[in-house]
Amino acid sequence: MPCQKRCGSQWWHGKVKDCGYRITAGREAIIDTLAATHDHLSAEDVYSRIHARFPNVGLTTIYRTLDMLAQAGLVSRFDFGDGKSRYELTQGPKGEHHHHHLVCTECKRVIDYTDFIDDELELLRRTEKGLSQKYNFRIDNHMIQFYGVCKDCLRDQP
Amino acid sequence: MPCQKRCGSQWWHGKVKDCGYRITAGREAIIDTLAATHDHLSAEDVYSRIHARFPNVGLTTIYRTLDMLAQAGLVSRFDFGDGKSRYELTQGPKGEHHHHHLVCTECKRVIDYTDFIDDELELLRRTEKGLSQKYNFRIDNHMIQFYGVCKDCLRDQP
DNA sequence: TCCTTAATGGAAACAGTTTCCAATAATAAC
DNA sequence: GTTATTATTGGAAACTGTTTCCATTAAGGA
Ligand SMILES: [Mn+2]
Ligand SMILES: [Mn+2]
Ligand SMILES: [Zn+2]
Ligand SMILES: [Zn+2]
Repeated sequence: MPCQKRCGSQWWHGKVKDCGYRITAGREAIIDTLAATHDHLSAEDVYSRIHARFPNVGLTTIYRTLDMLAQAGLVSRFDFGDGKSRYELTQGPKGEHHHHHLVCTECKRVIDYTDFIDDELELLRRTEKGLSQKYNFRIDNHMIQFYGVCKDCLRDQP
Repeated sequence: MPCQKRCGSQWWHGKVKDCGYRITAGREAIIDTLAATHDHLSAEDVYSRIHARFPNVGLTTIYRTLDMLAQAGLVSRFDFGDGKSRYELTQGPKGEHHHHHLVCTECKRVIDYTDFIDDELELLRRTEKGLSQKYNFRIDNHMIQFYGVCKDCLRDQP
């Protein structure tokens, strides 16, 4: 399918082109889908949300593209313990705030939180500096997740 | 196989029994294997390390047991991005220190670190308290990982 | 020792992801 | 605009880590 409709979401074109990648209708659709939600979508999730409007974007392309976007840093990949990779935009079109996750080990629900994020980031910065010096390790990224039982699951089981 | 040889590692028997589980030769072998290393073993890794001495412990049992031990909190499961779950003892026989991880996204090597761990744990405690109150979420556990490029991979590629 | 029932191994099924390749479309060169 | 180059593509099939199934075995309490 020719790339006719560029739904106006061009904020990410630069980054993708800089990495030597081309702009295609499929990539457009995938990024739009991720930008339209705060959910943590699996590849299948993305596929089914796109498929109605773009029946000719295959699941393989979704996997390839998510991989490539993660490589480029535009998308973050997570494992919340339900057997599939889950993805979200690293940074939305409006530069939303970086956040961490609260994962319910019962129902697998995930809560984004930004509370205490300033303290956390401040500590992380210090830690990163120390670690990268001590281990000669270039740190690009970090992940913090808390695991436990969510409000609803707590109620359901004493 | 009858459970004849209890290589002296009984420190974990209590916890397993308390959860209503039985002590078996397979479980013995699996915990011994995890206790004998600081590596982050996959199920296959455990299997191949055990198989020479216990040819009659099947891979299925390894999966089941690791799962059960993770449930019981004796073992921690990690995803370092190489497509398989990796396991380590949450706490060794001598009560070793809790630690976090530095993951190389190039070669997938993992470094355990305990530097700054006190500051980290102190912040985590505060954060956990705040989060559990705000979201009515019982927090059991946390995970911190830093991602980047290790010393060796940095040298290999400008 | 016997009995109940959890635990087991191996084969087969499963599910998420990757590979393969011929066809197509995005960009660069003109 | 046209053409040439080369990345990207969809779909089928392969792959791989993990789970399920079920008949057999053995742990632990009586
Ligand atoms: Mn999130
Ligand atoms: Mn470790
Ligand atoms: Zn829950
Ligand atoms: Zn490395």
